[in-house]
Amino acid sequence: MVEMMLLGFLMDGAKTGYEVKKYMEKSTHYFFNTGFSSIYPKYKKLEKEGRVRVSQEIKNGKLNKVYTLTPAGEEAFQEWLAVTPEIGRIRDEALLKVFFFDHLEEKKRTEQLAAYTEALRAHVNALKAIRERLSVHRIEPWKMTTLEFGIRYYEFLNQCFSEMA
Amino acid sequence: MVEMMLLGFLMDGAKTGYEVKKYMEKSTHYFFNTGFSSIYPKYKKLEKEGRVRVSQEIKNGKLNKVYTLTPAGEEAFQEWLAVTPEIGRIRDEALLKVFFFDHLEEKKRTEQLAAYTEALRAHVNALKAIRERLSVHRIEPWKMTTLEFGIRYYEFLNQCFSEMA
DNA sequence: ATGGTTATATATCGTTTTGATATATAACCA
DNA sequence: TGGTTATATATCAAAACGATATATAACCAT
Repeated sequence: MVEMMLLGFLMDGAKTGYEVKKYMEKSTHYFFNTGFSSIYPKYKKLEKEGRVRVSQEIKNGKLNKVYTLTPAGEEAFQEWLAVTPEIGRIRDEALLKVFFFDHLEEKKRTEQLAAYTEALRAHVNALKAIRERLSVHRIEPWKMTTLEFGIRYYEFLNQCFSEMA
Repeated sequence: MVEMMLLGFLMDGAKTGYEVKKYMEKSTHYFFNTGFSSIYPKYKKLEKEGRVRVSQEIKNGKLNKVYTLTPAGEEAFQEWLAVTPEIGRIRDEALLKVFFFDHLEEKKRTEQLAAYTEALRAHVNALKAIRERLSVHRIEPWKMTTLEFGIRYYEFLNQCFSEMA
């Protein structure tokens, strides 16, 4: 899945691994993220499979590796994109702790829920700040949709965990 | 984190690896799950660390490995449980596809969203059926809370993705 | 101008997690 | 008696993640 994401990031032009990471950091990082330890080996693998072309180019003042999508790569990406996704597992540590809350004394439970919901509130505000910054630039509509979703999502978590207290 | 879950499952009594898996399957599987490939090696590791005691006992008619929580193991679990969790990443493939939806033709987008929300609807119904079954037995309150959360969560997803169409 | 910090860039290592698969016995049913 | 399902343990390879090393360029302050 990380592979498909890495192909997708090349859809609007060739990039260095570092640029991909930077782009990820300010767009998908709150719902999907990957480190350099995946990026470079994955692009190497994708090159071997003919889905990406690597060229040494002078970009940003230095001679760097620039990754370009090949027609085969674009096809693979489009194919993945068109398939209806499976329903994913929630996989949230906070919820796992709630599952075991019968083993935690009430005072600590209340404290933890208070601290957690407060962190969620701050997180929502951070995402809203990003939205304000982006609303100035014209951003691709569906990319904005994921940001809106992120805000609603963490607001939803905040509400649910608040109600548990 | 899987480790702490495996300790937690022993809090209400000793179990075989298989029993832990079965328990997980009908309680946490929709928000947290692990395979045998994690369970057995992890318990082996936890035994080496003195957090779990392994004994060969006749359970369910056969001589099986039964895992028991040691005082050190319970302490480690309690310590983990008391720490306020970090906010987790959403990490949802469906949302990643939405992020790239500008590259997918409208017809396919609409079809995909329809198919996905329909799957979510079915998923919610499955969870509601589990809730009905469980409401007969008296289940620990916080375990029920996670199930209620699951239902609300997938209903929320359904609503969000429906509105995208 | 030289020293320190930040940004750019690539790479590797070890650990964790996941998915698939192999194996064997006991229990149940036809 | 044979076939299927449930119980049970184990291993392997692949995927993903976290931490960390390294080096140059750019920027800023003294």
